[in-house]
Amino acid sequence: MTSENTPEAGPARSRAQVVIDGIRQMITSGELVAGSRLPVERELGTRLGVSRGPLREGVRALVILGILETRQGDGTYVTSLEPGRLFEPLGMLAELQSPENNVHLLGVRRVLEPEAAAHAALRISDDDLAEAARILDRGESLLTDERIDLEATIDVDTDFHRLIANASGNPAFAAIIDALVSRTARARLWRAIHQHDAVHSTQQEHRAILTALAAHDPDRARIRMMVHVLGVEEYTAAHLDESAPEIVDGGEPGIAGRGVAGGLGQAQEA
Amino acid sequence: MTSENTPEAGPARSRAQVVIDGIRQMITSGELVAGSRLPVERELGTRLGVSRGPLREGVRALVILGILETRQGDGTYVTSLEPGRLFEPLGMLAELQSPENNVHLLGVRRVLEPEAAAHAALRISDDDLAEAARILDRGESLLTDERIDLEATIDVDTDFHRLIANASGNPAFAAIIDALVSRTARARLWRAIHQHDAVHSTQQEHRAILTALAAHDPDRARIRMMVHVLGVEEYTAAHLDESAPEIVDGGEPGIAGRGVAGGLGQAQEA
DNA sequence: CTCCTCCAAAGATCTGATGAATTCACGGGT
DNA sequence: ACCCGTGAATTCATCAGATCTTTGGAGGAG
Repeated sequence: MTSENTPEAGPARSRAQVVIDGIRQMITSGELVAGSRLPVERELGTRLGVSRGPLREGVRALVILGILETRQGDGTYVTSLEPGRLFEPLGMLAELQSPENNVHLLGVRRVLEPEAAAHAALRISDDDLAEAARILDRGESLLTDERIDLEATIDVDTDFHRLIANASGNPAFAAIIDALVSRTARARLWRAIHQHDAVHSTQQEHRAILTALAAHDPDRARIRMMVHVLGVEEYTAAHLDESAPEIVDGGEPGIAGRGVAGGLGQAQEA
Repeated sequence: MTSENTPEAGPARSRAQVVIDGIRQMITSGELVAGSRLPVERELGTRLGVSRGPLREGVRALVILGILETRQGDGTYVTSLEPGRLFEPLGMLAELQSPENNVHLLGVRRVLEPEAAAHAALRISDDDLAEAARILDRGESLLTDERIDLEATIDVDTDFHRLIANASGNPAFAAIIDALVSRTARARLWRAIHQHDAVHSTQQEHRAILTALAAHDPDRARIRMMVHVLGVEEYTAAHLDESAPEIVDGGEPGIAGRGVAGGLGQAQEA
């Protein structure tokens, strides 16, 4: 059904869309592989039957999507097509989501991040563990200040989560989590503003996650991460209620968690 | 007013990128909301300091991303910005993934789909249950034929998974799963080709999932879906080894450093 | 009041020209 | 023989003007 092949479909598709479909087909057909160089603008436009204007529009769109890469004075090339590259625009898309959908994005995080942590526990390197420890040390040094640097705190949190996502060994995991983490950066910022203690408890949750990772214990890492993300999710949902009275849905909290008992200690939120 | 305020950054950002950032900022700042109409091309170009060429390139890119929508003779508008709309290009991105990354995408499915099934079990409507049953009936009618219609079988599978994803009530879940399902359509096609029995077993797994959904039992739905996706994953991984022995890529298999702003030495794996 | 026709507005496309950045070869110097 | 600076050629980036197509609404005919 997704295969829309109407040879004589005329004005329905814009010329730029023709360009996008054409280049995409060149890639899927194997004519263009990762790193291949595309024909010059003039020639490519002639081949696809479009002028340089729409051609450039289509190429530009593919550049934004991370599929193509143009280098002035050199040419246009196909990117590595790696997940980390292709899912990059997903961050911008998540950024534009309306606040009501934030709970939905957090729902995805709540599922993906614990699994990423479990994977990371099995395969994380000593270097990454040391790096994670450094990140958390940086975060704790911020707590000593009387006036907490929110920007730096968010950076610490983002770096920590990204490190774990990358250590999971699944680029798709890492890319999606990466996009969602940057989206919720603002939510966590509010959390820090409204509730200073949250900074400390978050730091403790991070420490617990790191401990589980260092022990290479996937179950513990999963649970720790689960509790951590759940805390963020609940906080966001709660504060969304008071800032936006017209809540659409409010996710059902009735889902039990993956066969593991949730009653682990350290859940000190609210 | 002038968004061009990086005197020393210079040509790092193309004019089209300026347009994209400018429009995105208009949306995040609240100047443009869902359904808003953008200024006309000339005016918008003047405001952003770019000509109509790059302006159209940037607008086109945002159209592809599902953020804007242009109607000839009318104007350019901001879309609804719903997750289902914004994550639409994700399908095309997943489609371009190299086969080696297929296992990674399936890893995401293995995590997301069981959770989506659990959610769906709690909130699926009777109409959707009936629709799901109709889909599976359609699939079983295909099995009676001596010559199995692979195309129709794939459609059945796709429709079934999409229905469950949508019934989960989480648009983000549905959008991501939707993209991944369409990607793996080909893998399932091969499965059907190489192993005819897989069609029957898949159908049986689908039935088991539907039964759990009808019982509104999230745990059973989760487990049934988990087994189902795991089967696809294992099959794909096994056949990937024998169909593509040589890895295309020449670069490091590790995750390359992503463009994180803070230059705090990320994990460098050699 | 309804329907049809016509026109202005706005995006879509084409064409030509100019600027900017990169690459590569050439030639001179060491 | 090797290294390095310089310039032309190539290619993308941008700008500007003109024309076509589609849309939506105004205004008149029935």
